[in-house]
Amino acid sequence: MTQPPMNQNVTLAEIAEVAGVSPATVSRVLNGDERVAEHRVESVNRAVRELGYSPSRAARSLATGKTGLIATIIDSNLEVFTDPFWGIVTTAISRTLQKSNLQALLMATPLNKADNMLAASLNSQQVDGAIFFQLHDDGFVAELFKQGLPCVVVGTPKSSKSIPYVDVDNATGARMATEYLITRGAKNVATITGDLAISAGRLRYEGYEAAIAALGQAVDKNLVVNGNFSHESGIEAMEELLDSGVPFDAVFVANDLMALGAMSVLNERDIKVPEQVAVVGFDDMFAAQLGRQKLTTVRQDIEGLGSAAASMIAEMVEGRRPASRMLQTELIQRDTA
Amino acid sequence: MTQPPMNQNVTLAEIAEVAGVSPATVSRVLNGDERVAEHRVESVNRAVRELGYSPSRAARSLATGKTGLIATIIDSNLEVFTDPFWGIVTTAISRTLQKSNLQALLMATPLNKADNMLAASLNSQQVDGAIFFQLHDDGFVAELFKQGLPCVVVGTPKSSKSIPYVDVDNATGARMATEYLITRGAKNVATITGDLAISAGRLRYEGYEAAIAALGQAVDKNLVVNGNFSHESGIEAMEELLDSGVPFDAVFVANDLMALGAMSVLNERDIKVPEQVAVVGFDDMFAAQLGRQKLTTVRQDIEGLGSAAASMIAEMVEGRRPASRMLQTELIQRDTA
DNA sequence: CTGAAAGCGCTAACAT
DNA sequence: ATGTTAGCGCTTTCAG
Repeated sequence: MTQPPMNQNVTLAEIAEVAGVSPATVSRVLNGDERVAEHRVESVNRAVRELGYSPSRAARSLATGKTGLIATIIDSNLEVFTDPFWGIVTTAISRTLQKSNLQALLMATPLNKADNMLAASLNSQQVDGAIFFQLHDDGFVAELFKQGLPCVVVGTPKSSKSIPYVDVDNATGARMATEYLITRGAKNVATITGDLAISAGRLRYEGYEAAIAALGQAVDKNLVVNGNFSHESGIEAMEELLDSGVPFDAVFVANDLMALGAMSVLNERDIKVPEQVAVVGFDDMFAAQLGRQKLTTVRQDIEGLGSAAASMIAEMVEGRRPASRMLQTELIQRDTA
Repeated sequence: MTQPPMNQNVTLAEIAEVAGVSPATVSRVLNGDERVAEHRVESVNRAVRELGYSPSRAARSLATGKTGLIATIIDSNLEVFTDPFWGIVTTAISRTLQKSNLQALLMATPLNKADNMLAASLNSQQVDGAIFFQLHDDGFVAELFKQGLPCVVVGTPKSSKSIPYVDVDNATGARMATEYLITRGAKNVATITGDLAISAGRLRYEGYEAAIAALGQAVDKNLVVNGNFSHESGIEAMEELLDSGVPFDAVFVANDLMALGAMSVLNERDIKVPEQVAVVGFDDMFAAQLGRQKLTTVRQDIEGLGSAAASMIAEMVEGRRPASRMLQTELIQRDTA
């Protein structure tokens, strides 16, 4: 069971010599060219194995013009860091990319249109494509995309929807959650929204709205209070809701973090969950499962987000133009509704 | 404020022509060679700007033998995914690497010695160095390191301490936590350990032990119960501790996840925290700040872990051999102790 | 089906 | 201080 030598400096030419064929033939075998005589294929493969050869990425890139590298860009202004989201997505990207013989190049950098450093790195000499995380401003991406660089954005782009993107279906998830609350018997479903300036926030609110509309009702504005996705804002929103005196027996909260905050005030005021107020969150973040009462919530397929982005970019590298994708969400029933 | 054209195909040769100098001179200017006449430096720079030139990584690699790429390898068997840890570290790595003109190549893959795929990618043709996350088995890394590949491990390696590594100072952190509990007045400090087969688990226990020893006492084995870092095991351990009947007025728990579990049983049994039992955790994970009672805990500098790893590998790429580093921890006083 | 030869864009001696 | 000249290791016409 000895490892192959993994020699640092075996070249294709040496393989050719050992196998008794020309470099061109070795190259053909390596790239799976069909029309090479069986016995030569074998002797080349044997030489490759014995010498522990692995092709030089640089030389190949120089010859083909392809790098095999996909930039995975995270705008480091984002506060994703408190969330395992980013780790899961990038890991999934890396794993999926491997299937297409591509590798993920990680770039954490503040992203703005004027950033020439990044623009230079993204020059097609350097990478075959780029995956962006949901951005404040997608003008920069739009520009690169227009210049012909394969791009995919994870999340829903603000403006330029022409760039292929993947996102979870926020609207449908929110609607399902709200409808679940209703079928469970809730008469007055309140909602704590996220930041409505962010697409996830807006779409989740729209889903709530759609569920109410399906009942033939209009949304009672007293039942909706705005948060900003932070734990703190969940606390404040619930206090506001409670203090306003509007009766409600359920609440759809736009993310788990706020839901957890809301729950803590419900607990403090001795309001029974879910008996008096049922609550469902969104995200299925890890902490949702931690408390004494586990949160009922809408799970998003975070890993799916990464692998979708990766396979889309792989398609683009091959010249195809994949459609944007929406990933389904799933309602996870636990203790709070 | 127009952007430079960012032409995909400007070559060094074209720059040379436009600037009226030889390719070698352009190369010198690009690489900051001192002995080039001032006016030529200027004209080269102007041409670079005007044509929107950026050098081809592939060609440069081929010529120099350096790739400018650092593999960042995560053993995907790890369950880091529930934790923002990984995202923070990799982000920090990427950012720090940039300062040395290196880039992070992300590789999420099950890691085992027999994995030739990975070995091939890690061949020095492909990357200039590699950063590994705490591993189950570091034999594989040891092998690569011996073959001359610059390697750094994040975490404390099991066996081969000769490989440079960065870790938080688990022992000192645990000791500080325990001593804090003691100075706060605790007479009987219990501990819930992590998985002792993992260095973090072992070292945190040793820190606890050291604090007790400093008191001139021996550890009372009835006060130590083993967990495995999971939330569930924290619950079980606390139940075991309580049911055993040993008196204790404080507990140092080896990570926040278990601490949260332990707290939930304390709450259930109406034991007042911190009055009857004070608790301190370790990690300062996000959820530590969420509950009704925020957890007192030992914070580790996760970002520091990443940037240390990155700067160490950068040093190694330049031929130096940096010493392993231990990062200090910080006690965060909150509600539970 | 296979080989020879010409680059891909850059750097690094070696001259000058 | 600057230009000339070979390559780096691979792919890819083009012949045969």
